[in-house]
Amino acid sequence: MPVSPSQHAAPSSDVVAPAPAPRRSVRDEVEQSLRAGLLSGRFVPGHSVTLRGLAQELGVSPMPVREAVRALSAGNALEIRSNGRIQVPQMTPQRLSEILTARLLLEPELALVAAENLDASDAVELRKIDDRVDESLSGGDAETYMQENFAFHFHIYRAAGSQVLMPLVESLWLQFAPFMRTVYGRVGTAALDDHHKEAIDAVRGRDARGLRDAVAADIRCGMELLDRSSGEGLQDA
Amino acid sequence: MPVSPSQHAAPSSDVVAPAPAPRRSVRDEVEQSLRAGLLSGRFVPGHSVTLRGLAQELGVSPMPVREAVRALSAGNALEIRSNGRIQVPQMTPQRLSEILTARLLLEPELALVAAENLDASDAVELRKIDDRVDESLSGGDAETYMQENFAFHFHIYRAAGSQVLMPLVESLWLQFAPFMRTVYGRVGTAALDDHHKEAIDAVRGRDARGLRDAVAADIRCGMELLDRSSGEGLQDA
DNA sequence: TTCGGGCAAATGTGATCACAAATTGGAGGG
DNA sequence: CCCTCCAATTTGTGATCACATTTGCCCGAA
Repeated sequence: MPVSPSQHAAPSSDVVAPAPAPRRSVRDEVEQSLRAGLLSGRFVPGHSVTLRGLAQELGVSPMPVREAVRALSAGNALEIRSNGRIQVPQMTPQRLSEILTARLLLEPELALVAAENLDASDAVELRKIDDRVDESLSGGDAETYMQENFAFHFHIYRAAGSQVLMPLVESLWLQFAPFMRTVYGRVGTAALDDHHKEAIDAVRGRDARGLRDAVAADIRCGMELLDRSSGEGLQDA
Repeated sequence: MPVSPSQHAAPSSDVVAPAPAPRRSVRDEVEQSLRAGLLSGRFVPGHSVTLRGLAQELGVSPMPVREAVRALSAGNALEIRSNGRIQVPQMTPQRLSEILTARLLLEPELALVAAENLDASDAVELRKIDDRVDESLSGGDAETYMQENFAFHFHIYRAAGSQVLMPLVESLWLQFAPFMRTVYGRVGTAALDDHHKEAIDAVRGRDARGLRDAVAADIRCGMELLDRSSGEGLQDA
């Protein structure tokens, strides 16, 4: 709660810190917070959020939240209805199908490029992430699972060094993640059969094609899971 | 210049109109204006814009401009540098290559889907648009050319009815359009050899594969043009 | 109990203000 | 003639206010 009527929010930590931060604006922090919330599934499709609500929750003024929400909604990660209200977009069978089509077009290709820049040390890192994925899978912790699964895929994709494809793929993840979370809530995380092991092997063996196919298989697997439980979690209303 | 210290901007037209408008906010108008400026090439890569400058130019307060700029920058259509300044992103050979790769992955597929929903009347409409394309091509009017070329492609893509792929493709166009404009300024618009005629024929004959291939060829053609003049217009600084 | 009607609270939107950081411009010294 | 430094201006950022619209809720009539 800001007390001073003027001034720049003046958080307590930023003043004493040696400022190693390259200059984080409040807006960026809010946006990252929202992205994380979307990607981990804390935001349910159809759930409506408010500017002032988010602002109070994050301890900032509505202003940075406005810009962050605007940025997210530009990528269809949030929806601004005709009456102006903000909500996490509902999922429809058609939209889900389109998202998975787009993922299948972009992500395997991105993995193919990334393979050139991945080495054994990345395989080790991926292995560690995948361990946490499996742990949260067996533990039924859907939220952690989604975070680690995201970390796994994007550790690969990031290696491609693409400043164009990467944001597109991120946009897709932001769109389907909230729905994904509700699906896991219904069918449980045990039904998951990702192809992470094959991907790790491909990275270790520097097999670009293999990595691409593993990613494609992983996406197709998620597609089947969603198809199987299609119609249940869709259109919550 | 708004005179009243309060109130909602109060445009002159909206009050007397029978309100057929579904509720256009000032921010959306600003965003559309910026999109149009980007797509038609009025914004040069590297050119820096200011919030207050755009606001004054459009006759609104800096506020709606802020949100519009934020939305565009979320899709890499505008760049917000570390010092906060806003500018049209520079083009690099790598970035250009990535954009064209992404276009080649998405647009032909989008056209393939769209073909199902396109009929003879669309072929007529596309023909009319393509006439204007040719006209502006021979006339050397690069700005009109870019607008009409955009209209041509997106008349096709829109028919796919995809709410997911479409924004991704739009994002790509917003990214390369400003650079494209500078290329045409150098090599002239005469060097263009689009494959619009083949696309129109494919639409008329309801040949989905043919339409997909025509779109792919069109993109590849632009790729070659850009490759040929590569290194000249890049990194203007 | 159910269905309207109307009032109060909440919400997005646009404008304006204050401030810090950065840019710019020119004056002064080498 | 060129470089350096300082001040004035510009610019993005965050906060706050005012307003129109909408949502939510309670009360009263059928």
